[in-house]
Formats: sequence, C-alpha cells, structure tokens
Amino acid sequence: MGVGFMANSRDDVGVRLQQAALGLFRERGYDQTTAAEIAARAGVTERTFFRYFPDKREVLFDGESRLEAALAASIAEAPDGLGALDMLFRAFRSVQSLLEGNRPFSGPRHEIISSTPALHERELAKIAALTDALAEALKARGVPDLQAALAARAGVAAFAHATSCWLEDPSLGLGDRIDLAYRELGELLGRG
Amino acid sequence: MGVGFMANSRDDVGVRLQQAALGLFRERGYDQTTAAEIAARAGVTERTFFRYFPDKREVLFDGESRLEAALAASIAEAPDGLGALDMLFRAFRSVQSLLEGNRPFSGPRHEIISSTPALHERELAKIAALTDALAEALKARGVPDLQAALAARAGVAAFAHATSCWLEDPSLGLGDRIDLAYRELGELLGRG
DNA sequence: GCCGCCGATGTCAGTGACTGACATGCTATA
DNA sequence: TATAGCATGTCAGTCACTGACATCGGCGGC
Repeated sequence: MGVGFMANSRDDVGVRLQQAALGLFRERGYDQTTAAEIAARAGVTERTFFRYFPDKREVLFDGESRLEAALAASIAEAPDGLGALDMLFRAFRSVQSLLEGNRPFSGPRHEIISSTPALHERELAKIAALTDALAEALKARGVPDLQAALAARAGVAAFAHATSCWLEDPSLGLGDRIDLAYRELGELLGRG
Repeated sequence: MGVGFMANSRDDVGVRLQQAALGLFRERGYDQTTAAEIAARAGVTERTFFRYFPDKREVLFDGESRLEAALAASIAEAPDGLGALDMLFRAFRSVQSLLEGNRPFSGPRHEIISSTPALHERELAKIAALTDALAEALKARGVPDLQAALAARAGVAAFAHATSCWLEDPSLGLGDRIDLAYRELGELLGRG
C-alpha cells in the first residue's frame, strides 16, 4: 500500500483530518466549522471525511477505545480478592501515565469539548460506554451483576471527577487527583 | 389569550407535539420519523415544531426541569448536620412518588430513549446538568466545592442506577431501588 | 510487460434537521 | 372599528450526512 504522495504529508488521512479539525475548532469554534472545511484542510473531500468518521463530532474521540481496552485489561488481570471499587481504582491508576502522556493534546481538546454542548454530549456518551464496559469486566471477575453496574457507575463518576479536576487545575498530578477522589469517596459514606 | 379553536383540540400545541412525537417514535422509530411528520400529526407546521423545541430530541425531555427543581428544593430545606450523600438521598426519596406517578409515560419513553443512541446521548446530558445543579445545591448548604461535585456525581450515579433498574424490572418499587442503591453504595466501600 | 481486480477517493444528487426573514391572520384592547 | 401584538405559516437557504456510481492507481496473475 504505497502512499502515492498525498499533498503535503505521509500521515494517514484519518490523522490529518483529526489535526485539521482540532485546529479549525480552536480557530473558529466547532459550530462555525463545516465538515467540508476540515476535509479541505486535510486535502480530501467532504465525502472522505465521513468515510473516516461517522459524524462530525466523532473526529475528536479516538483514544476512547484504547482507554477502555487498557482499563478492562487491568481489571481482567487484577489480583483476586479485591473489592469491586479497588479493582476499578487499580485500573484507573494503571492508565495514569497513558493519560498524562497526551495531556498536550487533551488539554485543548477538553477546552473545546467543554465549551461546545454537542461535543459535551458525545463525551458523556463515551463515558457511559466506558461505564458499561467496566461493569462487564467486573462481572467477568465474579462481581454480582447489580453490584458491578453500581460500582462501575460510582467508580467512573469518581474517575471522571478526578480527570476533570486534573485538566482544569494543573497544580496536582492525575495520580494525586485519583487518590484524592478515592479517599473523598470513602469519607462520603464514613460521615453520613 | 383565548384559544381560538385549534384544529382538533384545546390542548397546548407543545403538549400535542409531545404526544404526536411519542406516538410516531413508537410506531416507526425515532430515525424514521421526521420533524415535519410530528408537526403534521399535531396539526402545525414543521417551523412551529422548532419554535416549541430547539431540536427534535428535546421533545422527549421536559419533566427534567421540574425534577431538578424538586431535588434542589429538597436539598435546600434539608435539616442541618446531614452529610452530603444523605442530603442527596433524602432528596431522591422525596421525588419518588413524583416519578412513580408518571411511570405510564416514562415507561415507553425510556424504551425509545434506550434504543436510540441520539436520544440516549441527550438523556446523559440531562443527567449531567442535574448533577451540576445538585452540586450547586450542596455548595449552598456549605459542602466544600470539590466534595460537593464528587458527592453529586456519585449520588446521581446511584440514583440513575436505581431508576434504571426500576424501569426495567418492575418487581421492586422505586423507593426500594433507591434504598438498595444507598445500601450497596455503602457496602462498596465497607469491603474493599 | 499487460490485464483485470480492488480499495481509496472523487463526484453527484438527495434527504432531513434546523434557521432567519418576512407575510398573515386572529385576539385583545382602546 | 382600528390597531398593536403574538402565534403561526411560508419560503429560501445552510449544513450534516448518505447512497450510487465513476475514476484512478497499485498489485497479483498470467
């Protein structure tokens, strides 16, 4: 599969589309950017854009499947005898460096997403999908169905809280934010 | 502001649109229903549909603001000295009857929503908005910011879990589901 | 080295969600 | 009865997305 000299880059078309999209969204905002413009900047046609991404929003969501896989794998190989929440947080901590690695990308991305309702919705959907996947992973480790579903919901909620805090206030590392969330989650019920 | 004899009903146009939409969605599915068809069944124009609802999805989401208000009010008037999670669950239980009241409506609604990705996304957005509102309500009661945000996320996650279970398995009432979720949330941290 | 296959892309036409601008008709009130 | 005002209709336009078909370039078989 030779590359045949695409206009200006040997990058994969998909990657070029993502970069073009991120750039345009930052320059003009999501709503003011058309799919045709993104495609043009990437040197392809609008139709090609939609062959790579099922819709305009999806161009900003790609690492999600990798993250999901990593978390599920961590739960699958967790030591026996751990509680559901501990399996989850073990998994969250295991992807810490993965997330910290592409902070320079997820920073601007987060900015655009949180200021664009349509993108925010899509992110929530991704988080929900992640929740379901982790619930399944917990069930596979023998956690009863309902408990797995609830633990996944609560755990992912805490994880989302931690990453959100981390992205908006860089004074603490992601690892610290995760630990903090875990601890505060515990205190939440200790008090009552 | 007399009602001037709309085609076939003295119902408010908005209500007629909602009923028409729910009916058509159940008959043909969400994607196979156009906004123009909904409007036609309600006896108005497509343009009028979009004057009542900002987009096609929104026609199924209306009680949300009432629910949010009721929950926030419950937190605002909770007795002092309660922990954040207890304030939340007190609020959840306070809207139990409100929700059980329109189960005949929310049943079919839930069916369509959970089988339509676009609608599911919108529901998640509503839940997120609810989460933010409850976090604010907790802050107003003196809960520290970060803790309020985390408690709201975890609490709403448990509440969503409870209502979801309740809608899909009628063998338990909503109140029981809420109590169950509260108890299991406690066990989640007791174990680990 | 030529040929035919195939995958990636371009092209075109169409549907449907949404929007802004303007026209119209009915209600209420002077 | 005149008229201001609001709800609705009408019209034209943009843009996300899709299916069908054309094209082009590399690659394996011969």
